[in-house]
Amino acid sequence: MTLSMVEIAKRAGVSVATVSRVMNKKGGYGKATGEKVEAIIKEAGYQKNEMASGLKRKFTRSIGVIIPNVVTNYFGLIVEGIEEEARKNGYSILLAHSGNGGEHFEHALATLTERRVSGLIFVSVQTTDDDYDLVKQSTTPHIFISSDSDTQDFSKIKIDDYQAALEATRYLIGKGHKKIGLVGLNPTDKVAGEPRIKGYRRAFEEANLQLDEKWIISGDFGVETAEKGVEISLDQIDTTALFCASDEAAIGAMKACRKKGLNVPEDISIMGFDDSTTAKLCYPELTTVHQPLFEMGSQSVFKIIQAIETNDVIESDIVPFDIIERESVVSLT
Amino acid sequence: MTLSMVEIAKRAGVSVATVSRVMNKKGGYGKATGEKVEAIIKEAGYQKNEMASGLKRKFTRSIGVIIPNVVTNYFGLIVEGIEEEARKNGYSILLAHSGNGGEHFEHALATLTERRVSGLIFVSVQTTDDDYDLVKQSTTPHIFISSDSDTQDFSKIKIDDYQAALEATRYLIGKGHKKIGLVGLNPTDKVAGEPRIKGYRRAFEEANLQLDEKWIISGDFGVETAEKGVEISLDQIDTTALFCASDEAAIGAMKACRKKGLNVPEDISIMGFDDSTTAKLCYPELTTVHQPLFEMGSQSVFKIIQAIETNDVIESDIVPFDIIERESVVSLT
DNA sequence: CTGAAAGCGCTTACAG
DNA sequence: CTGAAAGCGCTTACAG
Repeated sequence: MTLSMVEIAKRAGVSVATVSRVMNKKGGYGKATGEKVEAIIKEAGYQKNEMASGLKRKFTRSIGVIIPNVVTNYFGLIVEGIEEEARKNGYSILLAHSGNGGEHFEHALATLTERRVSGLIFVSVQTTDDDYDLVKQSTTPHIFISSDSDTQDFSKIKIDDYQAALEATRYLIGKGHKKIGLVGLNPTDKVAGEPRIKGYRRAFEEANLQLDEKWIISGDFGVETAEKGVEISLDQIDTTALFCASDEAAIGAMKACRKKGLNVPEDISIMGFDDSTTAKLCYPELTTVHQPLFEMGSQSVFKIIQAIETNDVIESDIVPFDIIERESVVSLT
Repeated sequence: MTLSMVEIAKRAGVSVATVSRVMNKKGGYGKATGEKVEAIIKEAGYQKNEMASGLKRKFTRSIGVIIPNVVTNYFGLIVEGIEEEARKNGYSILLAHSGNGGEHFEHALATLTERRVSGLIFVSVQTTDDDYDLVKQSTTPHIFISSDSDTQDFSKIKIDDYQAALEATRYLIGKGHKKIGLVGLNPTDKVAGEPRIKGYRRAFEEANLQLDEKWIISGDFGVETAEKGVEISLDQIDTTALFCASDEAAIGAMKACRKKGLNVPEDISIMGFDDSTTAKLCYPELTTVHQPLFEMGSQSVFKIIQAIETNDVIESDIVPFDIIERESVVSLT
C-alpha cells in the first residue's frame, strides 16, 4: 500500500519520471509505456503521495474551512455545499472549528496555514481585529461567508441582511401585524445585527407605524437566549408577531410563548430566518427567510478554485434570499 | 509568510538543523541560540511547512473522517467530538463525505489515503464488501463509529443496539403501552436494523405480549420515509405508541399522526432515538434514547492517537445509552 | 551544542 | 519518447 514511485518504476522497467508523467497524464510517453505503467500501478494499488507531490508543486489541492461549529444546521448546510463542490473538483477539505466565540480562530488558521491549504473559507467568523490582521497577511486566496467583511475589505458571499429584514418585516406588516418583536439578534453584530435592525426599523417607517423599543429582544441567534428573552419580555409587550434572528431563535421564541399559554400561530405569529433544516423539523413548520446556504458553500469553493487557477482577485457576491411561507405566521386581515 | 527554514537559519546565523531543533523543541541547543532563533521565527511570522515535515517524518498528524454527510444532527454531533479531541492534540482533520448511499466512499478513502492521513474514522458507513476489502488493505489505524463491524473484524465504537431497543420497548410497555409500532428502521441494516428489531421483539416476548407484524414500519432513518410509512399504516393499526429509528424518524411520525388528527402525546406516544439536537427542537420535545454522540467522536480520535503512538491494535468500545424522558410519551396507567 | 549531508516521494526543466 | 538530476522544505543520524 505504501510503496513509492521508485518501486513502480522498477517494476515497470522505466524511470520515475515516466511513472510521474503517466500518473499525471501529462503525455509525452509512448502508448505502450503508458499502458504498461498503468497496469503496474493498478496491480500494485499504488496511490501517489499527495504530500510529496504538493511539496514539489507548491500546491496542495486542498481548501481549509474555518467555521464556529458544524452541529448548527445552518453551518452544516454550508459545509455540505463546500464538500460537494470540493469533491467534484478533486479538492480535499480541511475542517477547523473556530469555536462559537471565535476563541480557537487563531489556532485554526495556523493549523491550516501550516498545512499550506490552497484556499481558505471563513464561515460566520467572529473575528477580532487581530484576527483580521492575520488574515490580511495571508497570501492564500480566501473568502468570507456570512461574516463581517463590510467594514473590512475582504471578498465575501452573503445575502443583503438589511433588505432581507426589511422585506420580512414588510411581509409581516402586510399580514396585518402592527406590533412586531425582533428576537435574538445581537445589535452590535455588524454582519446580521446592525443591518437587520435597520431594515426592521425602515419597514415601520415606510408603513407609518410606531415602533416600541421594548419589542427589540436581543440575543445570540441561539434557542436559549431567545427563549429567555421572550419569556421575560412577553409580559410587558403585546406583539402579535415575532421576527427571529434564526430558525433556532424562532424555536426558542415558540417555547417561551407556549410556556405563557400562547399558541403558535393562532395567538402569536413567529417568523424564522435562514431556512435551515430545523425550519421543517419543528411544529408548526416555520415561515422563514430562506438563505441559499448550500449554494453559498459551493459558490465559495468555486470562486476560490477559480482564483487559484486564474490568480484573479475574488469578486464578492450578494446572493438572493426568499421568504418561504409555511405554518408559523397567520394573517390578521 | 511563505518563507522557509533556510531563510530563518540565514537570519539567525545558524544552520537549518538548529532551526528545526528549536522549532520542535527537541533540545540539544544552547539557551541563547534557542532564544535568538525563537525571536527570529516570531518576528518573521514563520510557520513550518507541515507537508515537508510530514513527508520526511512519514507522519502527517492528521485524521481523516469519512461520513455520509454533516447536515444530519446525528453526524454533526459526532464531528464536533472528533474536531475537539483532534484540536486538543494538535491533529488536523480532513473531512470527506461518502454520500448517504455510500456512493462516494471509494473516492473519499482514496483522497484521504493519498493525503497519507495518520488515522481514519468511518462514521455510519454504508459499505459494500468491496469497500471493506479496501479498508482491510489499509495500514493506517482506523475505527468505525456506528457501523456494521460485527460481521467484519474491525475496531468499532457504538452502543448495544439490541439492548437499547429492548430497554426502550420495555420502557414503553412499562408505561402501559401494549401496541407499539416500530418506525423507520431498515430491517436488512446490520448495524441498527437487525439488532433493534430483535430487541423490540424480545421485549414483547418477555412481557408475554402479542406482536403484530404490521406494526413494523420500515424506513431509512429519515423523516420522509417515516412520515410516509406511518401515514399509510396508521389506518390499519391501532398502536398507542411508536418507537422510532431516529429523532428525525420520530418527527416524520409526528407529522403523519397530526395529519390524521392525532395529538402527540395525548392520542399517541412517540419515542425517538439518538438524542441528537433535533430532539429538543421539535414539539413536543422527544423522549428518546440518548447516544453519547459527542463522546463517541472524541473517543474515536483518542483511540486512534493512542494506536498511532503505541502501535497497539485499537480496542472496540460498547458505549452506554440512556433513556431520556421528555414530553412525547404518555403513561397509560 | 552545532552543522553538513542524506533523504522523504514526488515533479520538471534539460538533454538526448 | 525517455532518463538523470536537481530541488520542494523539512528532519535526523552522524561527526565533531
